[in-house]
Amino acid sequence: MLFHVDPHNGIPIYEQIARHLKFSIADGALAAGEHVPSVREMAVRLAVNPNTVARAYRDLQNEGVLELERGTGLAVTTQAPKLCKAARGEMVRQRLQSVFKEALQHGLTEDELNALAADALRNVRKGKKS
Amino acid sequence: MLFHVDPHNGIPIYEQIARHLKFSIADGALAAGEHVPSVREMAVRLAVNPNTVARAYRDLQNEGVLELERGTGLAVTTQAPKLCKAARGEMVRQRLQSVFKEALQHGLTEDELNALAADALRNVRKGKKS
Amino acid sequence: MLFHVDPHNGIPIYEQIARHLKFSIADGALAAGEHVPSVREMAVRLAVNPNTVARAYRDLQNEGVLELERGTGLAVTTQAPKLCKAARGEMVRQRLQSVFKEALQHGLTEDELNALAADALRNVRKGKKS
Amino acid sequence: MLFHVDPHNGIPIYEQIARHLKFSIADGALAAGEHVPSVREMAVRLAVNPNTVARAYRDLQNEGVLELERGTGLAVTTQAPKLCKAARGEMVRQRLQSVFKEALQHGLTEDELNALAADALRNVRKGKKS
DNA sequence: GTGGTCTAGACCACG
DNA sequence: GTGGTCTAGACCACC
Repeated sequence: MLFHVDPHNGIPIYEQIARHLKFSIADGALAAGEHVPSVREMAVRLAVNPNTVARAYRDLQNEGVLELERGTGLAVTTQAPKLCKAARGEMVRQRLQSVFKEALQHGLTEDELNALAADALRNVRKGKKS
Repeated sequence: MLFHVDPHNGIPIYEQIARHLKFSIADGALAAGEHVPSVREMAVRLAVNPNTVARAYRDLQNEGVLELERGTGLAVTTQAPKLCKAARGEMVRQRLQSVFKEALQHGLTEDELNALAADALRNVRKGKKS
Repeated sequence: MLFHVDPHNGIPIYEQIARHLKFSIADGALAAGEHVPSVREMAVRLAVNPNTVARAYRDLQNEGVLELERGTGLAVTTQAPKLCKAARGEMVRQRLQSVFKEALQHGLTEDELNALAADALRNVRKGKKS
Repeated sequence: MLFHVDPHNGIPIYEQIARHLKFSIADGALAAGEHVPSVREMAVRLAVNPNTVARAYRDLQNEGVLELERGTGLAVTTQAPKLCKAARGEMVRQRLQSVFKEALQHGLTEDELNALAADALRNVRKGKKS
């Protein structure tokens, strides 16, 4: 459950939090019925404002991933694992499609694209800045 | 030179325009010395606010891709083709790295990532929504 | 005395409990002098936090519906039946007024409202979800 | 488009705003394609904090009722009228069902319920407090 | 000008 | 203790 938010990568912090939780649920690190850390605790962990965490949690409630148990906290819903597994692939595929679409529409060949992807992957493995 | 902006893909419209022009220059569709369409004409073509086009052109001037020819309009600089060819790969690689980074940091394997990429590529070829 | 609380209908659980007891006293199911179940027992029955039951009982004491008999538990007061009969209509009327007010203030006609009420009543008779 | 929020009626202000807009769209007072008042203007009109209005507008975006036109404001979507007409009846019916259910489950007869409803309606017409 | 994000902090409802 | 609501105000992105 440990991770960090990057305030400078363009994706809003609350969305980074929501995406991270969805990934965690998708791979079983967070099971149905479990509680997520309290708003206040998560805010301390990530060194962000509690309202920012609350926004992420609220969005996840709207998506049916989390459920309020009044007075005790927020729990992962029973349907969440299914939802998140579906969402995980979708989130990544969607971003990839957007990049591929731009590249191909602007005349790059698939070979060039593959080469770039290989480069990018190598850079990520080496820990380069995104 | 025909293309459309997608107001819903997260990338600011002015940046989509600038990126498109750089791609066009990189593959020679727009040669050094040629003029780009006027702000007004481009705005009409893309059904976009003229200020948005102006913003894209201004950014391109700052990058040395376009230069003002007083009275006649904006022209592609002589150095632009070289700049844009270099930028083209970089623009795509950067977006790819960002996606890969998120995916790998959240526990997807490279195999899963490859599968998703293949999916995404297939979807783009078939013309699916990005 | 059997009933269930609905954690998702907007009314706080402690208030659902208090309302239920008042209804029970109003129609004689619970007579003056009788004891209500202990906080613990009621909490088990309803699968609810004991503090929540305690809160309901406390509110009812403040309203003069229950009184503490030291050592033996909480009993229905002699005045409770009268109080609760009066309150019963009031509780329902108040909620109805709130709904009607919103509807009429937002342009629904009384005819439309009547139709919706008839619909709602039919649904309740058929046991639909509230 | 004029209305007032009541900070003391239990319904959150942002929800009162959202509900009001849905009612307005449902009865055609606000047509598809029209812009809603800006966050700041609405905040002044209702004498509430801009963030509160923004929250209502954001919820309506999530429901597909409003749509962001970047830089120019928020517009009513084309599907909104249909959505809101459906929602209008649903919002009222749902509240009514909840009241009826409670009343009937606790032993009130339909005749008593009808009498209470008539009373409530009379009170609302006379402008009594809800 | 528009909305969006984030921070900060008060207050309340609930258990 | 939990989350929710609301206010206040700074800063940014976009048009």
